[in-house]
Amino acid sequence: MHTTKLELLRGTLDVLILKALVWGPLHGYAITNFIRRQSDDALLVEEGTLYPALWRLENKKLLEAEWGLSENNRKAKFYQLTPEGRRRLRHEVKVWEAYATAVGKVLGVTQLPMPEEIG
Amino acid sequence: MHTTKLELLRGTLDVLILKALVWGPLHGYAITNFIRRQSDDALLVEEGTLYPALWRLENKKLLEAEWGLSENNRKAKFYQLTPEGRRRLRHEVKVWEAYATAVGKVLGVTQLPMPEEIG
DNA sequence: CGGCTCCCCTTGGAATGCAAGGGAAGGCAC
DNA sequence: GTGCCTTCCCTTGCATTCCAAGGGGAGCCG
Repeated sequence: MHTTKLELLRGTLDVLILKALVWGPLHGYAITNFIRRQSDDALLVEEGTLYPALWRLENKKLLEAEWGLSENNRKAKFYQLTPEGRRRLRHEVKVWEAYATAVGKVLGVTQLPMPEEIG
Repeated sequence: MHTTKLELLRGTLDVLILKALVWGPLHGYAITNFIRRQSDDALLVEEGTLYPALWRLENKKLLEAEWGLSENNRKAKFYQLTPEGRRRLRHEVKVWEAYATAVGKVLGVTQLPMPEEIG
């Protein structure tokens, strides 16, 4: 099953970014890679989309950023969740599930939560 | 399980409208009701959202409209799928499934297609 | 008649994704 | 060194599309 690239639906990027950071701080480039790999190359976050979104999330106090050095010895800005960001992530995941369920009902598709989530 | 109203994610309305018309022509008001009922009140399409969307879809030749009389004896504009609209519906349903799957992979949620779709 | 429901529409503003640009700096091949 | 690829950050302008908030007409019922 190979993957055509999909346009992002407006309103879903934030939760993807927040999720990318649930395991620890990442820099922007790594966030993109996380989302791409985790979705089996279906979702590609453009840089012109990512950085404004990161700024928005930082501005809303859902993320905090600090400069550091990447694994490749480059200057990079590392983002991490604030406690508020972590709460928001949990909330937004539920909203996504509800939305996907609702659309699924209309379209005739169902989705089930995973048996158990780690972490 | 009670239902909070959800904001529409931009980009998902068209497929919902197309799906509403798969069984036959409906007027705008009935399309809203279909989506609301079918989603168990989770999705409410505002009129200021619906009518421009209908116009867009008609303009793209995915829908055709004609005036008639509603079941309540009111003047109403009935929309129906064109053959192209029907093709597009099938395509957009697949895109939605792919998108929901991809987001699900990132967020840690899976969704399964229904055992068999009627029609 | 008054009020409710049904049914259509428009305008303005807000949000957010994409395309297309620019730039700096590390590492490697030559 | 030079050149090139990759990694990493950012901005601007545009297009799309949703919502809020309005307006209006017409059938039906008390």
